[in-house]
Amino acid sequence: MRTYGQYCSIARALDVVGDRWTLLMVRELLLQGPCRFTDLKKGLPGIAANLLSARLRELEAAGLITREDAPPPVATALYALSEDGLALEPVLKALGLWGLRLMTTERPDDTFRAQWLAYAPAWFATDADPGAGPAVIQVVASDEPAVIELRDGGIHTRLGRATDPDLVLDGPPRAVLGLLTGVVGLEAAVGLGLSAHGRHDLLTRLRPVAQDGTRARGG
Amino acid sequence: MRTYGQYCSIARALDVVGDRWTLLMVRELLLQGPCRFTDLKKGLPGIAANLLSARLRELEAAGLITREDAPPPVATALYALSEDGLALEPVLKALGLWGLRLMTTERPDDTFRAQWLAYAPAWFATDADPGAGPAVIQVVASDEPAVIELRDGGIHTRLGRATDPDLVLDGPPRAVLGLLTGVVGLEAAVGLGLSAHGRHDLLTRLRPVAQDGTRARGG
DNA sequence: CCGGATCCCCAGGGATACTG
DNA sequence: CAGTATCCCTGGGGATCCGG
Repeated sequence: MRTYGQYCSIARALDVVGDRWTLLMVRELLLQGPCRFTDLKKGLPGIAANLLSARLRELEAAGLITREDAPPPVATALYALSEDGLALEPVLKALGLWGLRLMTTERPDDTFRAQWLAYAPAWFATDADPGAGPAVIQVVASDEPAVIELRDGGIHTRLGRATDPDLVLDGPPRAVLGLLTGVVGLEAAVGLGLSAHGRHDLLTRLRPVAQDGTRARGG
Repeated sequence: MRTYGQYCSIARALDVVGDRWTLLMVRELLLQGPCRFTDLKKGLPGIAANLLSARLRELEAAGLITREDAPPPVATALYALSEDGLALEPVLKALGLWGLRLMTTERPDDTFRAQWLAYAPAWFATDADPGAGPAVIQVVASDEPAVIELRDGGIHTRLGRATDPDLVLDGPPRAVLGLLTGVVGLEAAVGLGLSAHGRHDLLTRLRPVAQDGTRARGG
């Protein structure tokens, strides 16, 4: 383990999670829960198998993840975050919030997974009208479906399809994400290729969290 | 610039700040304010000059830092954080808070700078008795002096020496930091080599922020 | 098909020396 | 003081191969 050799909590944190791919591995385990080797590899397009294997051992030795030889239907190893690993969520939240400012530039070759979109409304928005009844938004970006549920004053997301959504958003990731995080309005999102069917008013319930340098949409 | 090639705000953030030394450069600029090349190099023991030079250019191109050819008394270039760079403070706070759990293990060869200690009480503690009068704590760790000021309900720190401190803490960084962040009590800190002169009661005003997996000291 | 291990190659980064 | 230039080495990308 290469170290900065500094008695500073930031440097020591980076000694453990500062290597390439490490924080993205934590991201996948946070978003997907316990994962098989192949699940992780699918969620980390571009990673070399040997690197993933070595990193898993390092992170297990560092106490960030646990490896269990899983129950019969799966019959393979499952990797999960330990308590210390779960405690990295605020780091990923802060990084992801800061990184939103970089999401407007187009990079056509970027890969995309639904779980990368799903965390945005749960982490970076609040329900502006928590007293209103529960509602369900179906999101489809690049054929990857996800569901946003507003209930109990909170915002929850999961992968997959809803049975009877109140609002359906379909379009390229840039349009969907921009709309959900408030960096673009509905008309601009439509201009980016978004289609919205159902209760458009639900969009006003998604109030972006304050962020420096980004104009928040009014609720 | 090596990229992960993922349309995910965390991945895009790491595209910009995920390289080695980058976040520590931001740390120095956050803690020290505008810096000359040499100031940065001193605050980043172990960095190669060519790497620092190249990284400064990259970060300037990315819009994280600005470079000014400074006024006459200095007559050299000054590097400072831009608005986007300052917005990384929550990321460093989250990393530093998580990394506190790694600060109890001893690594004798680690280097140390006072500014790495100074951010801890300001970021990771609150004043448990904001109504009480202002107070000044002089901290000396490994001959590096810093000042902690409690006033207006907040905690502020700066490098250097105070004229008439209410409490003086002197000892190795592990003892001082452990005491200030609440991971060790006063007696344990004394056992680690700390000496405390003055109003010991001021220590109870430093209430550590909640953190998973770390026992907080009662206030 | 899953879960890796092995090998080769290249770029990012470390150490040192040198220059305006 | 503020970098630049050079050399070298290791970490990581890519492909292939192997055991269960």
